[in-house]
Amino acid sequence: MAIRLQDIANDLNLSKMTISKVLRGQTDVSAETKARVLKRMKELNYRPNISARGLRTGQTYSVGMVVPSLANPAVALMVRGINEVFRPASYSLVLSSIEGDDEMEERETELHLSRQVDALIFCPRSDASAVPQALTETTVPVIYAGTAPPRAAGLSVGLREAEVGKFAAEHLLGRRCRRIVYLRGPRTAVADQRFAGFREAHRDAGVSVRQDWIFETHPGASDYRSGFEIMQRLIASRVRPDGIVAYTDLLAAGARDAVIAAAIEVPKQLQIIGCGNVADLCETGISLTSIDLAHEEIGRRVARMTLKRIEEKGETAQRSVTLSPKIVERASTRAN
Amino acid sequence: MAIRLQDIANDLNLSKMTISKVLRGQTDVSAETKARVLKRMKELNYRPNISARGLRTGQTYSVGMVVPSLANPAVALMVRGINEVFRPASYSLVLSSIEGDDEMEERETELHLSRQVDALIFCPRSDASAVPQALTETTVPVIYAGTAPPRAAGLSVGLREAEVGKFAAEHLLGRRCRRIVYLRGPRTAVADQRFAGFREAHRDAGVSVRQDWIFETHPGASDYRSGFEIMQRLIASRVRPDGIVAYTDLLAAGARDAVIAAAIEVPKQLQIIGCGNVADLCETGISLTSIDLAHEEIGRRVARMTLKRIEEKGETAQRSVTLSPKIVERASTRAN
DNA sequence: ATGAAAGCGCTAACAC
DNA sequence: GTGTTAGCGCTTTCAT
Repeated sequence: MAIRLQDIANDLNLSKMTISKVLRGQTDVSAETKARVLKRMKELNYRPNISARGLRTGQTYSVGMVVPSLANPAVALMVRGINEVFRPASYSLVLSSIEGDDEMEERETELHLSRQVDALIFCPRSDASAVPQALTETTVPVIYAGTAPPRAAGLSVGLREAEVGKFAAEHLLGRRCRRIVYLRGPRTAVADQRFAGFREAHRDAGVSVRQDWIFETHPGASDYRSGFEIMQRLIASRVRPDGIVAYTDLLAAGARDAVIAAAIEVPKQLQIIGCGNVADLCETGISLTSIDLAHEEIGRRVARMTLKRIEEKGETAQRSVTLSPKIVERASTRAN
Repeated sequence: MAIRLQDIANDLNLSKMTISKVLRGQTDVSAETKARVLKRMKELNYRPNISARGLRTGQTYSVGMVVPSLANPAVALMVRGINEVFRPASYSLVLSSIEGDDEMEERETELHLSRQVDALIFCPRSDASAVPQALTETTVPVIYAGTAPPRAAGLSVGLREAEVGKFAAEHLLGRRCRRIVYLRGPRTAVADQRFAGFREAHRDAGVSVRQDWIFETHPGASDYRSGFEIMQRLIASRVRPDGIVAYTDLLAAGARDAVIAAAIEVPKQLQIIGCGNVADLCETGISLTSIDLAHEEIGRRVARMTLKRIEEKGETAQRSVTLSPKIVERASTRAN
């Protein structure tokens, strides 16, 4: 078995209490003793048993996180932001990826609670309608990341989704676009909010939105192909938009390639703005202006909120937060 | 605080031993008692404390994993494969993402050991030269995933890297390419092995490799731009290759776009094969034939190996495994 | 079929 | 500055 406090105590003819104190950096130990203990710990390659400590103190210094899919770059960024804050605080993140399996959401949540996590970060799918029941019954702090839960029961850090559509439209309207196609993505709450922002920007600018230039995409289907085909059809029917706002970068890329294939110049005759700011994708071809969804910053905020929440224990004075998206300009829209 | 075994025992006027037996599915409990206990557990929303159990049994049913970066789609796939196997076995994966910080490798590894993981899965960076010291000193089983460690000290599941270059070259050579450009990527051990496979295929086919058609890429630089610029320069100098093998899909995409911009037809006049099989990317434009690096399968194998290794405890009869990559045909190479 | 006692490795609260 | 005692929630072992 592994080395224990007791082993070191025996070696040094001390009580394990003294060793424990050194381990935790208490000050009421003589410098000399401390040095001896530290030295022996190194030699023996001692590693404290966190389960045992957790059992005793009621804290595990681990936080659970449930995400829809690790393959999602947005999630990867959020996780990076969280770790950035947790690491210096010596907290670890225990990740569960749901991979689209609804039922697993419930199971994994319970598993985390069994593991005595100090808090739980929950990242709802964008089409989620309910949260696992276990979340509503636990006394462990729960923080929602990305999207606020339908029934905003707890703390959350989210994005001002409406601004995504708004900023995108404003960007194009400010660059003289007047005939903007909107590839609005799926029928989800998030997409609806972004669309509302898109309309708002038009209203503010006194430009009307054409209902027949709003295109939904279908789950399952490839976004690139969808974007390509929608624009191909549109151009074939002699319609000449001067701007495209897309729900994803992949949609934007597909749309861009169809537009270019029709010998329409980007950004001169038509400007395009995507969403998500996926680096690899945005930098292909005529690089895509896109909207950064602030995932990493959301992660950092979530982490800070989580740590505070753990410290407080009881009621919290904290409030949910929403962040603004940011436009990242590239070649598919004009300099100004 | 949370509900404990003792609380249920008190409620039901039983000893906590009986409750524990029910919890673990022991058979020496009367059906009636069992039903009562189960019912009460549900009502109270009881969740066993895994730390306490782990302390007693020495098993935590959690496995640590250290990866270079979660943003890497290859890693995400491996994790998915691992979870697929772990889930039904009730094991959880505790992930640490290093994000390029060398020193963190050591710290996170130690942290995992402190957490009493039952095993540790280590996924070395492709340019790694050494593994954390903690790994060499521990008695916890360590399994390497993706690339075998430089000093193959333990069990690993890897890819036959040479076959990546070999299959790619064979694919093009079998489709009548005779003048193949190789975008070989960085100067790493993995890239070297793939290149060796590329040469081997040429040797077998009796076709010579042109030294001045081998291009390195530089870390930091965008692969898309690199691929684009290399091919642009090559074509400008009147060179006319009939095939391209690229170290990444992004390189392949850049090369493809440069080739097309020069009015060379893909795949008619020039065929391209990428590597990584990143779905989003391969399906843009003239879709890219690519090499699937079997990450998900590697994950599954790693997971099975890990579980077996945990079971055995002592010496193992298991051996390291390498898997073959697989070509995924798309539009950038000819049907045959 | 049920239960009592002991202890996993650690730390809080106290002596000394 | 150092040590003693007790106990976190669970399971192992052995009685009953």
